[in-house]
Amino acid sequence: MRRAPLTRERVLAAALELADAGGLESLSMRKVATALGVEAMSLYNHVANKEDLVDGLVDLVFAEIDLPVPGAPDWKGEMRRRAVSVREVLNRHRWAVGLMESRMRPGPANLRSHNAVMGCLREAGFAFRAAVHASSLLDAYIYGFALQEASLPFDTAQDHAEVVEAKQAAVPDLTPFPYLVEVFTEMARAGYDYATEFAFGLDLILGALERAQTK
Amino acid sequence: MRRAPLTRERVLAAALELADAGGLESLSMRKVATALGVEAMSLYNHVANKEDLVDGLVDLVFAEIDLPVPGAPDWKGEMRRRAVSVREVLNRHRWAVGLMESRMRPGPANLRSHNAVMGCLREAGFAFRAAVHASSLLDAYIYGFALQEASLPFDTAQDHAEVVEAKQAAVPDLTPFPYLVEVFTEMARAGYDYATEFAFGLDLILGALERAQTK
DNA sequence: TTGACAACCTTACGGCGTAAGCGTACCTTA
DNA sequence: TAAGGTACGCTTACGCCGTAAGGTTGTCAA
Repeated sequence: MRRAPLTRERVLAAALELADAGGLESLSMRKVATALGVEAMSLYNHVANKEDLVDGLVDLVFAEIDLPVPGAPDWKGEMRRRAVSVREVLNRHRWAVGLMESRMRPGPANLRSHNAVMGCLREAGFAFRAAVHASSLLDAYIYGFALQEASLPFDTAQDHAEVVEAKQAAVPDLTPFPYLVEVFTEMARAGYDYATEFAFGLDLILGALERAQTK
Repeated sequence: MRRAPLTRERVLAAALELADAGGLESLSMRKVATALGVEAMSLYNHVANKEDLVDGLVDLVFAEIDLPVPGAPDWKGEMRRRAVSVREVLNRHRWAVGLMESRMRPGPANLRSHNAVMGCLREAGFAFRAAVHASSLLDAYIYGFALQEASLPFDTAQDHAEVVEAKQAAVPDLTPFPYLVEVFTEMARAGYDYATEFAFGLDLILGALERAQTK
């Protein structure tokens, strides 16, 4: 009667679906088991514990990232494409933002990703330390931006104006903060395009890195 | 016999100490209560629930940040000082990194902080949209950098080399990733100075923002 | 003196991760 | 074919968690 035997892959797939739907806090061993028509303790035949399960999830997320190609002629284009991909992936898996760089046991996709980034920069002529600087700076920006995006209330992410208004409504008196008043009114009026905002910062950083390299 | 009456401030102070010591996952209502010589349910006379308590903690963290002064002559200096302060504060309170921008009920220190940043940029001559760009970019970098720092295992943060070696030991075969080999060996050899790394990216961003403004 | 209210308490519920160990179905090897 | 091992799903149980419900006690106003 059991459709398919339980495997690590099936466990991870069910857990990924749960995490995407309700965030990390709604991911429990019991719920994953229920989704698979199985008891919680059965999962432990395929993952060591919850941390191992999360390690597996994070590597699935890494595997979705579009990698830069070391040696490609246009390193800025490669890094931009990869950065945009990371933002997209982390938007699909918001719960993952804080976990990507915290794994003590990096999975294969994780290693492949960091290797490709360093490779692309080194082959583009960056000295070792400069490549470390560049990848650290880029990743900080990308993860920081994704963090801010992921911090919005889960469902209403596309409607920034609503969130702004809700936040404003929770504040008793805004008159001591004139510059914030401007932000609130302007955001509610003209909205806020995350993709454009992300691209602005990304291109500014890539341009500055290029200038710093060829200087 | 009870030394002092329980207050919201005393509850928050005890919770802050617990969170700093053991991270968010070691912060429970029962432990906070025990630390105060009180039962868990007594806390609910002073905080609405755990989320309200965390909201209070985050605002305490915001209050520790050194604010930029709107109208000061050297806006880059102001923003740099504030950025360095944010990094220091988030290093003292690593658990807070992912929570700073996710509060649906921003506290007074939170509002004051964002108001000061926008004010400093607007008074320095940034147009409204440019100021939003700049503060978004800077915060993304700062939080992203803090996130990477906070993601290290809790105690050994000062000894980067150890962490790198432990991570490397958890990987079976590194030969498919030549650029990572370089990173691992070089990091173990020469170490990694987070403060320097942070300053590099920060100055690069501030310089690029200045160029974009006066262009 | 009375009665309201605030602050702290006990008890209890449903959920969590996971340690310990049971039953069974299959595979190997003699 | 029989024996024994192993893999895999199961039940039970423990000590945590947040918090709803409601009891007790001390203080202060009328």
